[in-house]
Amino acid sequence: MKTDTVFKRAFNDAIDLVANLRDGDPLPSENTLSRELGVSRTTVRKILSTLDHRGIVNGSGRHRIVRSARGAMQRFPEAETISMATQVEERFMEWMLRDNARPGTAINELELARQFGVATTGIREFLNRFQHFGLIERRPNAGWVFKGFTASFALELFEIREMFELRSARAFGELPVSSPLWERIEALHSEHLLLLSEIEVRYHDFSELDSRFHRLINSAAPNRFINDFYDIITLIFHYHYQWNKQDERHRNEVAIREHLTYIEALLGRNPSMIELACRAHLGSAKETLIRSTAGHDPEASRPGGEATS
Amino acid sequence: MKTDTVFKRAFNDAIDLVANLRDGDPLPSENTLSRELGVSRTTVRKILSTLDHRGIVNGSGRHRIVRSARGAMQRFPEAETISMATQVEERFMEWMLRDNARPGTAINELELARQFGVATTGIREFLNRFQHFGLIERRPNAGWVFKGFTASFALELFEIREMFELRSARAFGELPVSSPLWERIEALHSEHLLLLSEIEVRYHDFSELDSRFHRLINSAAPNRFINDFYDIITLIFHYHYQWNKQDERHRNEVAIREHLTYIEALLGRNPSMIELACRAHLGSAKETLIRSTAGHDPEASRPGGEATS
DNA sequence: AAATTGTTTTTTATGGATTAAGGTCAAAAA
DNA sequence: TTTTTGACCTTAATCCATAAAAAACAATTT
Repeated sequence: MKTDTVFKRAFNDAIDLVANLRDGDPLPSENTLSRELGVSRTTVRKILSTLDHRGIVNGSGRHRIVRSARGAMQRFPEAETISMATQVEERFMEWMLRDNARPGTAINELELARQFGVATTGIREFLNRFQHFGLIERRPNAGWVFKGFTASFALELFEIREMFELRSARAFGELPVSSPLWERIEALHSEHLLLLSEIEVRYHDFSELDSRFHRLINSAAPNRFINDFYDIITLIFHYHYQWNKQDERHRNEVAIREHLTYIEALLGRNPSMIELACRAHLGSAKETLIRSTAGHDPEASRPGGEATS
Repeated sequence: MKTDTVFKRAFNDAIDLVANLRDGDPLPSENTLSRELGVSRTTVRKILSTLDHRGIVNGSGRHRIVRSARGAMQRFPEAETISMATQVEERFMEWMLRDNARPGTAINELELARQFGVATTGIREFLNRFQHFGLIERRPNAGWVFKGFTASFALELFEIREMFELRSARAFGELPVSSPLWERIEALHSEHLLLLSEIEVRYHDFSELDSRFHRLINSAAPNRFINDFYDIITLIFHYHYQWNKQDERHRNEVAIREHLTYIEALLGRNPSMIELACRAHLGSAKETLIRSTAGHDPEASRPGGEATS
């Protein structure tokens, strides 16, 4: 059966929305709610009916108002708002990056399904989509193999990333002055400065800023394959840094400074400066990732294979 | 239920194998057959048992021989040897490239499933894998949209292809003389010459040669993401040219000559020659693809948008 | 007329069952 | 001892069913 995570998430959002209304206020129309909550009217109606049952709103049809004696406004637990597909993704990434999944490990659909508490269909669907991230391989009629989150994965990933980013950065530098992207990158520049000034407390926010920055650069000359590739990077970094917190503050501070140099190079429209700043930034991002694969990668842990700093 | 296409294909292969034996000859061992037919021993045993029932082999266990009065040796029809997944792929590509599927068309899992005579699961699985080919887009909870086999698809595809191929070609040119790839490319050179001399009758064989050639180049500096991307190209070209035969002989002849120049540049280890030949070849391949998208792409068919030759 | 709600129809997300194919282990033969 | 076969166990490919969510259509209300 389909899960009702869409409803539950939207219901929680609706609770927040109602919380901002005063007693007796009329509710927005179903269409408006549909738009604001990002779900279909069908789901909105289910939410309204639930709000009614729970004594949060009164009336029906066009005459729905926030009840004066509102009920408890109990939200659904976060866990119930996560779709099966997302859960599978999270659990799989955890298994892969956090547990020490060794290169060559066979991936068993049935076992994962049991372990994750979902049907095999869900696992298959995930694996099929995940296949092109370069970390697993299908053996027809015989399951999947985990290729390993290894140094060579990081190297190959960054080789492509560098090619793509250099190309986009160059294109960015050649944008006409009239392009709206210039404003947007200046705004990002300020955001970087702001974050840097509050780095001690807000260093977690860098990850999201990083993603926005690189996507902005890519948008200078859109290419669906590059965007698609950037999804891989985003996913890997998202999960990877979620579980790899050592030195996070320092790492992010360095990256912010690199971004600033990079942004300034872009604003200066100087091709060779752009290339330099871009390479420098990607180079250190690569270093970080490679270092972190060491724990996973038997090859990389030979003596002398890893720098200490 | 799982289809038995693996068995049927392997059975047909086994028939060919037995056809080469004389009456009374002993059959190879199960393990040998398993290796030669590319299936598990379980499937081999099913084949042997079927051969037995059909009166093609005699005896059991270790004492199986080809029967002197062999039965009819009837093969399974080709169609029954194609797995569901492959069928879905073929039918979908046909729908997309041959029928005039318009950009923006909604893709309906249920309808495709009915149309192709498979369960929706099969469609979903295909769409999930196919997603990263850049031709369809998922709308969560609301199906898929066909983005169109358009000129911009071709342009974006070739932008990446060029980046990747130039990089691999450069790497190829820098390979040490001791590399075994030099022999292989010389062999390919001869194959090209041979095909060119028989072009009138064998021009269909170019497609496969083309794929092998470009994969060889990529293998100079392997990168999983590049290989993965090349799968897209292979698939697109495979199906595209399967249904777009106009001018095929001439097109292929031109491409072979371009390949020859390209190969000679590689053999000459001259970076600028390599780059030149590579660009020239990809440029004309791009032209061909773009021209052929015109029929699909409403944008591209404006007057003046298309050259006549 | 345009927006809103009520009703019905489609379609996707997910679980579950079934059979083909793969894999394992030990007995038998070479 | 290594192959080969026999018997059995697991797993992947595939179909099907059902509830949630979306979409389409009709009936109201402003």
